[in-house]
Amino acid sequence: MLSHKAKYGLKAVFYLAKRYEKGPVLISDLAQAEYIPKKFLEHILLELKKHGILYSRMGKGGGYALSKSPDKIFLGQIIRTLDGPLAPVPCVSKTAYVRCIECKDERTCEIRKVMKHVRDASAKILDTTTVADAMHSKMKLSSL
Amino acid sequence: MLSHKAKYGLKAVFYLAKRYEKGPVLISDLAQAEYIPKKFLEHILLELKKHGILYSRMGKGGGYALSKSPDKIFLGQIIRTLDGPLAPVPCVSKTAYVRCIECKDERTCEIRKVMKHVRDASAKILDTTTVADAMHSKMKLSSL
DNA sequence: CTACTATTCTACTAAATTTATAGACTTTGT
DNA sequence: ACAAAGTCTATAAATTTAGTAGAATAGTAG
Repeated sequence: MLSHKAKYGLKAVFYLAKRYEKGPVLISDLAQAEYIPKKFLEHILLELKKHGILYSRMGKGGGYALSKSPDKIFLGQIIRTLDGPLAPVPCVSKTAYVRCIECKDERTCEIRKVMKHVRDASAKILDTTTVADAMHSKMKLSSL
Repeated sequence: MLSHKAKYGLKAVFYLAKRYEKGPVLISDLAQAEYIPKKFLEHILLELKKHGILYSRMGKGGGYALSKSPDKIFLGQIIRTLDGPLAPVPCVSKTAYVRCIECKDERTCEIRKVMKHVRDASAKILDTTTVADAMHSKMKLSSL
């Protein structure tokens, strides 16, 4: 399951995508519009900024905006930033591989084999669908 | 990510599958063999039993065993029993649908649309792959 | 250079969930 | 009756998730 954090983050990005190139949006406005606790949203936006998805400006006239156009931002990137790897088990993650401690032998682990397929299936969708795609309900054929 | 509980549960089921029709296995033996905390494993096995996946007997000569043959047990069933729905968001779960509270309009929610695909892709694998399939690395063509 | 606005950062706190343990109880076989 | 094994209830410990507070920093306009 996605955490609230990731859901909030996705909502925020979609909100900003709708206002792309219309100037920065205030955290307070975003929080109010999407029913997200403001202080919690601060953390989320900051993380997304640090990962290069958002851009921000301080001071008057400041706020948050997308750092690139919605058709350049993949959903997988947003989710990984906020919730960590897509993989169901760490030993099949491509972006954050970690060996499973309990695992005697990775090569013969039944769980690993199946979960690799699950990871690939999810990644195939989330790493080919952009924010723009999702807004217009366009899924890449390859992911269906 | 799968919880430890689900991982332990899967390991236990595979262990029992290897000993299918060779008489019941003691919790202690299973715990030791798979490096699972015994008391925690008790709960897990009990849940799997209550969901009809395992069978058990008390008293001398007792223990746990699969309640049906490994080619009749789907991985999705095990994971759902121990970790809940496969769906990344509750509003796209087929087995445990719950409306998202923060969601203004389900029909236009961008997150929902994409996550539905993700859920379907995972379910396609986990609900067509049996314990026997996983043991022999046989994936259904439909899930690839 | 001052006032104001808005993000950034650090440090918590609270709640929920997950993981794990303890011990009494029940069932079964001999 | 006794020992062996799962069952049940309760709770504790650890971790993660969610949320809050407030000072620090940066930018803008005057």
